[in-house]
Amino acid sequence: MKPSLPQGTRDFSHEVVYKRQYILQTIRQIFERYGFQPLETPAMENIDTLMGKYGEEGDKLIFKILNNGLDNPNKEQKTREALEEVFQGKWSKQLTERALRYDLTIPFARFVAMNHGSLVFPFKRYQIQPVWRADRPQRGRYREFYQCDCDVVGSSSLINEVELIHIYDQAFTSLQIPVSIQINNRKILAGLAEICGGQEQLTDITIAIDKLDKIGLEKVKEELTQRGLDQAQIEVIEQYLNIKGSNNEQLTQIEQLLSESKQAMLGVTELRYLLDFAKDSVKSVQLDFTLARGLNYYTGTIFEIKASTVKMGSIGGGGRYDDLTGLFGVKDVPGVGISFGIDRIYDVMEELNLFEGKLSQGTEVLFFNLGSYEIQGAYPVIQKLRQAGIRTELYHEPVKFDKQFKFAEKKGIPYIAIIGSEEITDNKITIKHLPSGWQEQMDSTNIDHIVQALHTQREDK
RNA sequence: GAGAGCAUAGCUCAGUUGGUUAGAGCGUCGGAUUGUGGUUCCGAAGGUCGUGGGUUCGAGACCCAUUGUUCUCCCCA
Repeated sequence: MKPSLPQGTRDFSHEVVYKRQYILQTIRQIFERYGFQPLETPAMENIDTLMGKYGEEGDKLIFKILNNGLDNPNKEQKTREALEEVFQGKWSKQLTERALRYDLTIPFARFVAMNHGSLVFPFKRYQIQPVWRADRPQRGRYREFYQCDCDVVGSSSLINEVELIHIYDQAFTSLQIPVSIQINNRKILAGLAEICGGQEQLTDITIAIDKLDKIGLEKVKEELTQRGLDQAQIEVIEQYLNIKGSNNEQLTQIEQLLSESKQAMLGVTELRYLLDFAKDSVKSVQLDFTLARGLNYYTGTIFEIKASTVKMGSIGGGGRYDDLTGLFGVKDVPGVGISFGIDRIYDVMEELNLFEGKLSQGTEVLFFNLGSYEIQGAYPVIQKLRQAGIRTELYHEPVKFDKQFKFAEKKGIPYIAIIGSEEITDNKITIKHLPSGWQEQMDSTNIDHIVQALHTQREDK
């Protein structure tokens, strides 16, 4: 058979894995520095846990796992009936009881709901795992991709938002990606909706204005009309969208425009607190009232990260949610969280050439294989180098030097080592640096000296 | 869910209005070269032209279907 991958999935070669690990390790370290602890949840969840949490579209994009034993003749009648239900648009547990996780937030909420009795609140967890979506793959979109989340639950304090802003800032500073951290508050959007026809318009309004930078003001107004808003309401929204200036200027303007809404004013107060707190330490925080974010469970602060110098969708996002675990019967567990879009961060860094010199490398030294007697002499040296932390490989069979050199060249191994019969008698080792041509015979018992030679910077020829 | 493009050697791609035996570069393998590679030179292997039908004296090329893949919209990370 011809081997192939399922649509929208990828193999990662060693170069890519090194780079991805570099990103993940950088972020993980920062999470831990702020007191977040890791959590892992299963790839699959009970289907009830996931269904209905991501909207109608989301349900369609969940990968469902077929039950085993459907071919059992004793259950044939039931199975056929269940299949009929599928044509009615319903998924029966008779056919599927499990599904692949669609994001990390709902499984986390499930975990908190199950364990809230034994957790210490506020509970701070980070989670880095793949998720699966039956979406149609396209540029920057896959059916299997990683999410990298950190959330605090059990605290309404805005200091959590402050911490998350600093995590974002440190992560992207550390990765050397220039970004703007865009920030808004759902209460302001809710206030806008309140003034323009009521809460039930909130979703319609947010979906439309979120598209501002993509489709422009005129198209947004068209969409608002289509969604049933009248002229006066659209006018207010237009004023809202036209707010510009520094963070402080924008806050002043929004206060005037939405002064009627208590909710909006609360949002302004929260934003002012955050911006004030961050204004000296984090330069890249940018107020953006058009930021809406799709997920409906957000209730307060919302974040989104955009790379400033690369054209790419958002590379991170998050926000506050007041009642996530309510879905699982546990009330009053407010939370706030952020997420890093690893796959897109990778693309941005690749484009900006930010990986150079930062990666854990492959093999540092290749021992030539000159025959079984010579290998036995060389092997103790190989093991000592490995104990000393040198990434060391031995060529797998005694073939002519030409081949062994070319192997080292192709794998990008900088040093080769030769221990032949002469060297064995004299306790010597010949080390050669391929890029420069530097070569020296040294004492094979003096491991420190060898390690030192391997760590010396050398100019290429 | 809606729409568009692409599919020829391991990879990147040529292939004329339909015309003999389908090509190139890179890579792979062997040799020049049995303890010092990279360059160079010589040689070789490698193809159901995605699959199935159709039109034609003749199809890699045209038509239909199908599968895969890429991209756009919707939505999202």
